[in-house]
Amino acid sequence: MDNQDLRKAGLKVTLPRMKILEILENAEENHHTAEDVYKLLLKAGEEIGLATVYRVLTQFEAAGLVRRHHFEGGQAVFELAGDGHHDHMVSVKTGKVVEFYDEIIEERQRIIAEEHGFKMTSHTLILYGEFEDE
Amino acid sequence: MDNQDLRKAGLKVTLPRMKILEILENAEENHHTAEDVYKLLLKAGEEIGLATVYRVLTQFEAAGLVRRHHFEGGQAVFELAGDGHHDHMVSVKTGKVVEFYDEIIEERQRIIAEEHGFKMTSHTLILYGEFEDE
DNA sequence: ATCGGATTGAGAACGGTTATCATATACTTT
DNA sequence: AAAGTATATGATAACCGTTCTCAATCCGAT
Repeated sequence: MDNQDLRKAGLKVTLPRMKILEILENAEENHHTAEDVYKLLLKAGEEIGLATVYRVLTQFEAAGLVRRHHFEGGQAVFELAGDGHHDHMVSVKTGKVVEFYDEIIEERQRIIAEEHGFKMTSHTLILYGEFEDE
Repeated sequence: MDNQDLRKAGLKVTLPRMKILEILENAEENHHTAEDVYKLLLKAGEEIGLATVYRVLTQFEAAGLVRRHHFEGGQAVFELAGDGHHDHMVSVKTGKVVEFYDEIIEERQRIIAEEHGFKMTSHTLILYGEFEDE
């Protein structure tokens, strides 16, 4: 993920955009709120405004570099868009997020949509609960 | 669904609470935003404040009478809690909502959760797209 | 290096929801 | 049936996450 990806997306290569990409790539966690990213930038010594963080994340999403999810709790979370869709398991206790993918579920969704004359364009499956080791 | 249900839930039987229950039971659609409910109340000649609508819906949710869902679009939607869980198919074009239930998906979710040492307490599956006849 | 359009930062504005608080209402006790 | 007491209500302010506004700044083609 580098400057070329930004250019391909029709985005100028600016310092905020590069730094935000960097944060997303190097962070311990995969899922971040906009505020998280903002704070990580501050911690890294970058004075980038929260509005810019929101703007850039939205642009990245439009460019397919990032995905946005709405877990419970009000704040949207963002993750780098690797290739391929996946679903999420979220701890209501710690906020920990684990990704998973199940072809059987995906298949059933397609069948159910079809049965209802529904052209599915996206879907979101989130399991809430807690991990046994936390 | 009557006054006894309210009393059982530890809620006084008040006019706003009765009217809101009535609206939810008799409306054409199953899924309503708080604002929807508020407007339906006005249309029915009831002068009930929006704050009260939010409060009552939240109390109903806590009492298990109502379920709250977060579809895309920012506003929460509420539905009477019939017995049994179900998932949703939402038209991104018209907002139309169709409910479905698939035991295979439910089963897979349980298995996946278990494989990850995850105690699942709830889950939400939403398909977005559009119905072919709209 | 210069120019012009895109981007940024600060803060105001926004939309949905919740909190505040004085008044009104249900239920209990007489 | 009336009074007492705690709870519920309504209007509006506050809140929180996010988006908008706009002057100042930056990117990159020339």
